[in-house]
Amino acid sequence: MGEKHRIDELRRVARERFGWADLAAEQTEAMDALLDGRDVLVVMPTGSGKSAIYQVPTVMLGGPAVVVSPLIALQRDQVTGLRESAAPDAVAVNSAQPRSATDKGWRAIRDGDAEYLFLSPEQLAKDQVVERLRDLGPSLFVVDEAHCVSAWGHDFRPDYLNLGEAAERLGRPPVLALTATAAAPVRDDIVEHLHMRDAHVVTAGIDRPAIHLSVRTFTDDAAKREAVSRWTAAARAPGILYTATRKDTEAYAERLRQDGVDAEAYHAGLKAADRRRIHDGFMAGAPAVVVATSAFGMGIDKADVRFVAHASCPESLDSYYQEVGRAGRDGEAAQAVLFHRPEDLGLQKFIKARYLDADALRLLMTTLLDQGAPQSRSRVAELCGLSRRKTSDLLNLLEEADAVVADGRRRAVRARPGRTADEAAEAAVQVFERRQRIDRSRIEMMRGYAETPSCRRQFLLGYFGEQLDVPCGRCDGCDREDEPSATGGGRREATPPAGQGELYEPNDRVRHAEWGAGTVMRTEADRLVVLFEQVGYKTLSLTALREGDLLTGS
DNA sequence: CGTTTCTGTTATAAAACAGAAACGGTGCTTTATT
Repeated sequence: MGEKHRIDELRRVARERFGWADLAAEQTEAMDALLDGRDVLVVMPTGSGKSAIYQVPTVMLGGPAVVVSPLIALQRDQVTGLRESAAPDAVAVNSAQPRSATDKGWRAIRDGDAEYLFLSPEQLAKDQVVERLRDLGPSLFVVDEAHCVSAWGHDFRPDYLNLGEAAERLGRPPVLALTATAAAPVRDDIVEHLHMRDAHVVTAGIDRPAIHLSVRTFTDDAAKREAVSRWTAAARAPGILYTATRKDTEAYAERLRQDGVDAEAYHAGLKAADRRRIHDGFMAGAPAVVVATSAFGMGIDKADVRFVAHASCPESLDSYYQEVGRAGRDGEAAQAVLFHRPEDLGLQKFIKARYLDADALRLLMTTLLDQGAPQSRSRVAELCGLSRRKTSDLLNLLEEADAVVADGRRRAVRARPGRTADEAAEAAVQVFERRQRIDRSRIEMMRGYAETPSCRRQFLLGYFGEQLDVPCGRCDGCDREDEPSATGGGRREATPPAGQGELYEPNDRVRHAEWGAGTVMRTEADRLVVLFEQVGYKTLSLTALREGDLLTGS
């Protein structure tokens, strides 16, 4: 089939089965690559039709698509959406539905009555599930909200790191990863842990020009709280106020209600029924304001959210932009305000700081070396007397350190020979410490955004690898520049003035004497931000940079 | 890392202070008990 033919065919299926009048160039590009059998990573804003990218090709490939989705609520929405359309049906496999519904789902997929099967990464950790899928011969392996691989896989939901292995065990169809935002290290994590081969990357511009960005800085906690409450009470609803703790969601919601705002607190500690009530209510228009932890958001596709405010910094710009992106999806003006107090970052540092049990790591490695033959993960846990959870976390580290490999069709692991247990454990400690350094540097980038005196959008997009050549004119940094009296000068130069900054450009590969290899993320007149592979983000002052410290082209 | 809450001390006792301790986010799944 010629390329033109194939794209016409994609358009026809999109029109006739899904009712979509047309497909965007990015969509057909990604679909075309999938039909060529390639792995594809798609980074596109929510609402730009990411789901279509697997839904349409599945019809043409004829086999079922396995879709990994992080939340059961999300799976439910997708299944309902597909059932209500003329498109092929979908089913979900999870623990929240009766056994009979799951059995019925498997049958529907087997008999060809449904073409999409939604499940969580935890389901794919079960041999039985993987074997059933393998027998069905899936045509695509899709990971929705793929940034979760990076955001959650390393600690919170370790099964995210084993999805690449799962894809191989069920026959290794083309792998498609979908996400709205992914900075360079997040993309690398996705490609690595999904075992993507020569991934074709498709990106649509991630800028959301209708959202005005601003930051208000405080030194006093009480003053900040007062300002957050007042601003939120006066802001045009509907909107979301994000806080760092559950307790704060309650405190702010209470205060806002006293001020006559229809506000509700939302966090993962609420009963499921309350969560659903608030979630559905917000979608329908009441409450007008939800005060929430990061638990609120995924699956909220509400077009008219007018503001997203943050009562303190989240742990990374990745999370921040993910949350901000829930505003203004209708393209109308919206506000993103961050209430910043440097001390707040301490909480994020605490949350990200984790303890590593090096003794357990050595014990695990010694055991695996003694065994020789591959062992299932649960057997390893038993032999070492460690919890399955801890074992799984440590094995993931050892795998990343190339000390342990997954072996065969069952979920077994074995030690890679050639290194002592101590050496292997030390390598895993290095992997852990590298990740800690990168996590801390991500927090520092969040600080960098909050404290930048210039265009916020340039900073933000630069972080995600998109260069904005001129200041955006829709952030507080640019607003200040528009008031000549404020700084006594005119508008800032659109591009850095001639100088050392010109020596480096975004995406240049560089090498630093102390920090090793890295990539230039962003350049300014007197400094540049480099993402180093081993130590994360660093801001380098060009004047302080001694000759020979940083070499281009490593 | 920073804030809040608890505990102990203090030449009467009550209030006030110092220092210690606790706490802080995200979801899946499985299994035992009402």
